[in-house]
Amino acid sequence: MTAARAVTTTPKRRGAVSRGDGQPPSAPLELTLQAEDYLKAIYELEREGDAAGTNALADRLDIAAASVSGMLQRLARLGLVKTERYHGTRLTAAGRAVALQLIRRHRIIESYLVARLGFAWDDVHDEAERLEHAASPQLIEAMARVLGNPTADPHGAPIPTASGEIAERELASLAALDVGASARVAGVNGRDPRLLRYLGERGIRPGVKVRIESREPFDGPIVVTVGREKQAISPGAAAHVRVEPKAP
Amino acid sequence: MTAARAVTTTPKRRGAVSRGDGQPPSAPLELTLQAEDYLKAIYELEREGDAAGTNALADRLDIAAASVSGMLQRLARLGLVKTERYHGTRLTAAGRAVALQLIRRHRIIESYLVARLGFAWDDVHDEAERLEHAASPQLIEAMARVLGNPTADPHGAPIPTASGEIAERELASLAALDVGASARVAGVNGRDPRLLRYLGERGIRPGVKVRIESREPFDGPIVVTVGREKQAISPGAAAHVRVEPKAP
DNA sequence: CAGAAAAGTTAGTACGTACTAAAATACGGT
DNA sequence: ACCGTATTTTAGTACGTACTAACTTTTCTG
Ligand SMILES: [Mn+2]
Ligand SMILES: [Mn+2]
Ligand SMILES: [Mn+2]
Ligand SMILES: [Mn+2]
Repeated sequence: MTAARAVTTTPKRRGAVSRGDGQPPSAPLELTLQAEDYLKAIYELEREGDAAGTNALADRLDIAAASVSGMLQRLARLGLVKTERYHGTRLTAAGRAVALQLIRRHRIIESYLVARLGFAWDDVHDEAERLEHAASPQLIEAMARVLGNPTADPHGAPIPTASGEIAERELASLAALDVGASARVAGVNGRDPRLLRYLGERGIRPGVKVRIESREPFDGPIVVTVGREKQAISPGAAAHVRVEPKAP
Repeated sequence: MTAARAVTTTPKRRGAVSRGDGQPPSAPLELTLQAEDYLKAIYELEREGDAAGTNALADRLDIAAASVSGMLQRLARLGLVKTERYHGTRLTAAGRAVALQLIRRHRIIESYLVARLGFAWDDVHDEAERLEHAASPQLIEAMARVLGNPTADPHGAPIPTASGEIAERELASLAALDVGASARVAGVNGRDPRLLRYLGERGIRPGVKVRIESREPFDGPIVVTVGREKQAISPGAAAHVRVEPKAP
């Protein structure tokens, strides 16, 4: 017999970092950094489509598809995910709760770094990507309190509440607006710092008012008025800018 | 052949969390959270004695001695540690540098949590123990800047500089002071939150002036004047209080 | 609808980290 | 010098995570 160990008692979940939650009540549910990131990625892919595909996940996480398959089975075993063999993966309610808490941590951290520690908005994502796994609920709530419980991160993405509610809005893309239309920038999609910096330098940030002046054919530039300046940006870049259409 | 992989090219250091340092220059040296904690523990044990013993390490890290043996071999292979078989382990210069940077991160984080996020001094250690592995140099320096580059953490321990210098002072213990002697509290050793809270509630904190009023025999209580109140504390607790003896 | 391409899974391996059990070494005291 | 205890190391195992290669299933496409 291999010692009465891996029977019922959870053996301390190797590799998982205890964040001081995981109270006795019901399930401790200590997840590794990797598992958490998978769940977040599945959440995002589910939002921008249907069930999350293995390859799409592999792509986003920069991990081989075979490895993703394996992890998905582990997550399924933990009841965090439901995979329809060969047809994609969805979060269970439990998995979604974990993902939303992680997203809350991520976005509050990003907000705090920008508001209190002088970080640029294009420079916070990677830092948050690591800290989100280490920060205790106590720390997160302290940051949120200091910031006055913000509801959106520096990129305009909504911050889930501590109880896991999120105000996801369906927004148009700047690239899809008609010529002549006005809109308010709600946020910028995309985690690429270069894109964020580029847009930021041109004044395209959450809250700013924009107006489409013209659009060139053959995927040509879109000319937008931002503040009192005109900017010509590519449809590719514009596609990442989410806007809230506005009356005249 | 098993594919030309684990030959010379470091294969991305599995399990290590990239903190955005690890520049191309010379060695990337991406360490896991565990390796970092071992190095820190070795540093501390070396300070309070000679070479760090395997059992002492196992004890401090709450890990089986056999596992420690294994990790020490890995750290030795990485050139961070030098083990004299059966006779303890010391840090190499490289290992000490890693340890000091980690300690810097830890102590700046603790300082920041207390100064800016309303944490109690007995409540920051565990948080820092995790964040120290995730925080980038950029974040650490931003925190330090905001605090005005503190030189000691909330427990009075010195903070190494960014270049790895530390001002370790040999201090007396409160338990060792003579009756009638006055001293300034320099810091409190010990990571046990209960001890910290206990001492804090009695006004025993870094910077405070104390005077030994009496000491009972048979390991009896030590009576100390703190501010205008007298406190009777056990020699065990007093042993953790480091003091700087003072003229009259 | 057949065949090819795309998407996904399995098999086999590696590595970091941890554990227990057992063996080796060191050391203090007689 | 010898013995028993304490310390340390080795051996063998487990598990999470990742990889490549090979296979299977699904989905397009002509
Ligand atoms: Mn982000
Ligand atoms: Mn992450
Ligand atoms: Mn500490
Ligand atoms: Mn640590």
